[in-house]
Amino acid sequence: MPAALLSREEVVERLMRVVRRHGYDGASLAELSKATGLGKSSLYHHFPDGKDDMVRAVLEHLEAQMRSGVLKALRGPGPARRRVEQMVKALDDFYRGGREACVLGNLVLGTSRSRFRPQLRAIFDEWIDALASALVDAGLSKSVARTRAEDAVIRIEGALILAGGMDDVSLFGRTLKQLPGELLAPASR
Amino acid sequence: MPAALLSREEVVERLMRVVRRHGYDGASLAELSKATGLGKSSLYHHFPDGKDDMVRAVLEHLEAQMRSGVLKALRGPGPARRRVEQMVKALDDFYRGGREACVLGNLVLGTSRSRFRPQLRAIFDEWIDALASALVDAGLSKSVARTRAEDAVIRIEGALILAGGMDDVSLFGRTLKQLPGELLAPASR
DNA sequence: GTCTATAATAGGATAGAC
DNA sequence: GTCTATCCTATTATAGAC
Repeated sequence: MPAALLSREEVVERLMRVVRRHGYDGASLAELSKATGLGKSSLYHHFPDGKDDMVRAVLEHLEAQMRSGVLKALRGPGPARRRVEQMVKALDDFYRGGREACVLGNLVLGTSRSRFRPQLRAIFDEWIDALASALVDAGLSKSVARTRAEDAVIRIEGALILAGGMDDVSLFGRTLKQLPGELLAPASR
Repeated sequence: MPAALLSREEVVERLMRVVRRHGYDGASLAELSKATGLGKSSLYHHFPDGKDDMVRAVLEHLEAQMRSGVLKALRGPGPARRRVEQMVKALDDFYRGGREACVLGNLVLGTSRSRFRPQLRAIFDEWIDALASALVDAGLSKSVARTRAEDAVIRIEGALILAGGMDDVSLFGRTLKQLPGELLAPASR
């Protein structure tokens, strides 16, 4: 196989697919090699530190994808409700209706958490911040908005776990569907 | 090291600690051996099919623990609110306030889901059923109770993920604290 | 920038003594 | 029921040719 078959972006996208399905510990170089079409040595050429480098690239890629999907939706123009609904749509796409597992969840569990915690935290934080900002625009206080935004991420991550464990993607679909209403309900209690 | 240092239950408990920290793929025989104080051969004596057998035993152990903790609380006497609060207490103990990861979540992710899906599904189902029953006792319809019970498990799993990723156990504590009120709120919408 | 080949190590699993 | 020793394979990683 000759030079530069795939762009770096496409290579990283394929690495991500492996990581989200198998997790850090379950993703072997053999599979990463197969998924990218690159031999092990070629992978080490692009990612000298091996799997750790690859996963760091996956997380950068994920962050970029999030910015052009989920976060772009949240930061866009229009009423907050519409922006939240567009986030939901972006999430439904990214997780293929609950059929795909979460890259972040997979890296939080297993043995990999400590290796990537700064990036994991940054990505979660950026997501929560953007969502909270949209909720503030909808008239909620900063503290309520933050709490609800954290709660939304919690639900999404949890729904992916339960949908995977029960083999029932409707749990994810229902969770997404409920999100806008619950996030934007008038503050009370 | 001479005969029968630990009861089988204690051995399985220690295997569980490794699985919940490292996941299926990250739990090596070397660590399982170290954690139990048993040599690899001794582990194979007790668990002839290796790691798969060990994890099956872990799941049986988890189910038994759940029955004597979370589920016993839910099925106990007294008002539904009190039973839900006792479930919350049991969960806070089991997850050490959010410091410990979830065995189930770890087995849903990585490469292990397909191996243990029947047991995973059974455990989630038993938990959701017990919680839904308590909510029906509180006057909610069966369908609302079921949905809210699923939602509670989703939040708990998600809170453990986010607390792990953000290194902030307060996310778990807050989620637990909110649960009784949200589960038992009067049905509307 | 990719490959083949190879090393070095870790992982899963078994045999057989005690 | 546990151990030591061993085996085999998978896994990570590197060297060096093209």
